[in-house]
Amino acid sequence: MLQIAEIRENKDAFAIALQKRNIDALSLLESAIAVDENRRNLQGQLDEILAKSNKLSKEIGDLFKSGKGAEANELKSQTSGLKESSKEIGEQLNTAVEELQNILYTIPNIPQDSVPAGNSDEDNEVISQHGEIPTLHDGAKPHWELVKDHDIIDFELGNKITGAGFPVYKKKGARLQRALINYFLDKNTAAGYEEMQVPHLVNEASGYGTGQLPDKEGQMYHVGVDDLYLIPTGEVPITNMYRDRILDHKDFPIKMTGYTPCFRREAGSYGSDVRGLNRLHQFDKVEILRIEHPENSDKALEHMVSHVQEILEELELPYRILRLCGGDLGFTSTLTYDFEVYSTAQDKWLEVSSVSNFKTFQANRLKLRYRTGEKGTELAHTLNGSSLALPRILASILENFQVESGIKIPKVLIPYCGFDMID
RNA sequence: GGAGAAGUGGCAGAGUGGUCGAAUGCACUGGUCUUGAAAACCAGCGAGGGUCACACCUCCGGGGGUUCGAAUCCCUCCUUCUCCGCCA
Repeated sequence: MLQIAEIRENKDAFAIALQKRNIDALSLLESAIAVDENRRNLQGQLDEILAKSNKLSKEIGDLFKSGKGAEANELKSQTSGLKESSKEIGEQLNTAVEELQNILYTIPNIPQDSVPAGNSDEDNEVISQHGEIPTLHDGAKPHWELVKDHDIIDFELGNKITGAGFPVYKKKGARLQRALINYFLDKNTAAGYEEMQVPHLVNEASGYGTGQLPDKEGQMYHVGVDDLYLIPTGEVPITNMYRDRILDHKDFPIKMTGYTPCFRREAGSYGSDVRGLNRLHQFDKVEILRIEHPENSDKALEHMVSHVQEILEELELPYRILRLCGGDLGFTSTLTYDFEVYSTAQDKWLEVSSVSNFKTFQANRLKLRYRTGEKGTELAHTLNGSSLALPRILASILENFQVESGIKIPKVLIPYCGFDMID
């Protein structure tokens, strides 16, 4: 959520920057400012009334104490009018506050200067490409056939137990998945991220804190009886650990990592995009997350990018890095780098990681601040990224490492797997 | 799930209707002293709104109510603790 004070000062610049998202936000920004002006006006009126009635109350108390009951009762009669108008204006104020909140909820974060304009993923900017795309033998298969041949992932069984999008990982498939999780966590820990195990269900306040609510509630599974949401990403519980916190500037940087399953309803897509492991309702992900001093967040984002890069290098997967264009940029992000791994058998790039700097957008909702050197507090910056998402990594390992006799295991994973071949 | 108790500033902990945004201690920040540190002493030290700056307003788990006036009384929800039950 943007801060109204910032909007007031940067209205035009914000509107221009938001054009990169293909939205004309000027009128929204202006109405936010107008509502806020009304809000401040009402607040001023209310404060004045409350000040008066506070003063009267004090006088009444003093009069009672000195035994002047009659005079006190006389003053009492004066308070009833104040009470009424404070109630009335208080209600108007609440309405204005709510109205402002609702407007602010609809305004996405301001893209950074480096974010290219664009409408869709086709306008994302390819920054670099790495690794070699392997030449596969004749008869190479997409992963959904490979997993069947080797009986390592069973989609039908998942259908039976739960429904589409909830696969069962079997035998070496399960082991490979666990190996990847452990490998990712070890890499992240070695890079200074502290490992956390967090709840997989969150309450409403947490959903608001990281921005899934109020807009995207349809994308989360909701447990009605207890009013809890299954997490769509580990970002939600991990970031919300710091909701309502005031940090010391010495606390920076805060670096955390965690493995969680992720649950997404993701209705409305079809075709090869959702084939096999490409899109699931439940999948596993290891997340990295940082809370930074505003001065450091740009640098921190670059560090995260090179960290993810290092992992993909070690996995020997061909990948490329994209800078998302305004049209593809997530609602809460100012700048996002996507990592895509090439799936040779599907002949397409698969997104496996997304690394973002949210600046103060989440912190504002979270009330995550730090004490500045002088008096006062400022909002911290939050960042996060996948390091990494499992299913598509798994898919691309299966596809890119397939040979006629089976599927090889990337060297770095062999100690974690305990085998070097799926055959 | 049943019975009881409690939720106050970073922490501990006073405060049961007015002068309380809140004693005191610890922690923290600045200063004096010291070769330096510790100790001691002095001062400062919650957050939000508002203002050029003050003033002023709000916040004592959340929400609502009683009252001229609520941290203090009432209702409700949440959380924690103790005991009992159930249980991986």
